Amino acid sequence: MTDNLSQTFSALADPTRRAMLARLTMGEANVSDLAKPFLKSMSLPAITKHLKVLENAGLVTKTKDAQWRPCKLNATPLQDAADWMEPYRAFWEESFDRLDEYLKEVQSKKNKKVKTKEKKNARKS
Amino acid sequence: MTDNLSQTFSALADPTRRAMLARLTMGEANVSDLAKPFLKSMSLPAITKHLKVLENAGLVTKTKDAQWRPCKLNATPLQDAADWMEPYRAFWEESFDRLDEYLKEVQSKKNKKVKTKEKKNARKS
DNA sequence: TTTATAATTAACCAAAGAGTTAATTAACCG
DNA sequence: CGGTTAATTAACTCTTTGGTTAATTATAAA
Repeated sequence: MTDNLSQTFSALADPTRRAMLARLTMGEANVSDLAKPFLKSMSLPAITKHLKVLENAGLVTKTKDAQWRPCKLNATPLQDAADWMEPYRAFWEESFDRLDEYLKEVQSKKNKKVKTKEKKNARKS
Repeated sequence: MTDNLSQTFSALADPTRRAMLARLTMGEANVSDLAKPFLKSMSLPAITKHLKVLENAGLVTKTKDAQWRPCKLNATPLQDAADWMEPYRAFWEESFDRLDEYLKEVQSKKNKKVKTKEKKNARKS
């Protein structure tokens, strides 16, 4: 798992870490700021570790201000991840198209049935 | 790690598995086809396990044809991953812009220096 | 100079991940 | 039937991951 891309994906494979990144899109934050939403469910050292994973992946840079450690988002590794995914877009869009076609198809069948029902009802009344 | 997105990112966090997905963009392949490029460096059961990870993440669907197991790419989980990343695009593009600006800046300084040197050389000769 | 706050480090544990070899299943083919 | 091919399962090992509590460092503030 030594390569950068693997490290990036691995860092993203945890909801706590993704939430921390999301928080950092709103601006710099100290460790305790980042920890706050999670302190009910996990300890501060756990957060420190998650942060370390993000730092090692190059997704977060930590600086120093007195006893605080302001953290900043660095999204550049995500670009490589997005670039890797890009060629697959054609595949997921293709399957969306097929779903779309299918939905249109069943929709048109439904319409035909409705029309048939209308005829029946017309006969009934 | 129970959520889908985590499972997807986790599945992508391995170069062998990413290579297997890449191979599947070229069309269906049996387990041994997928294994071939790796058999020098790992065993077949290892491949079976990697494939299982991809299946569990919904990225590959395996069918049955006699003793073969044709595998097919299913890229739809990648869409969720790409959707998650999308809001971060602004951030990595922004840092690219800053790099771009910086490069233009040093480039223009370099030009000035070159011009200065030319003047010096002119004086010299 | 003590005390409080912010954060990290150390030491430990349990579960998951990534690999191995050996055995097993399942289908085909002569 | 007996052998071969394709793939999986079992059982095991080793490392990594994600968490804990307790101790420690470093700075600010009273």
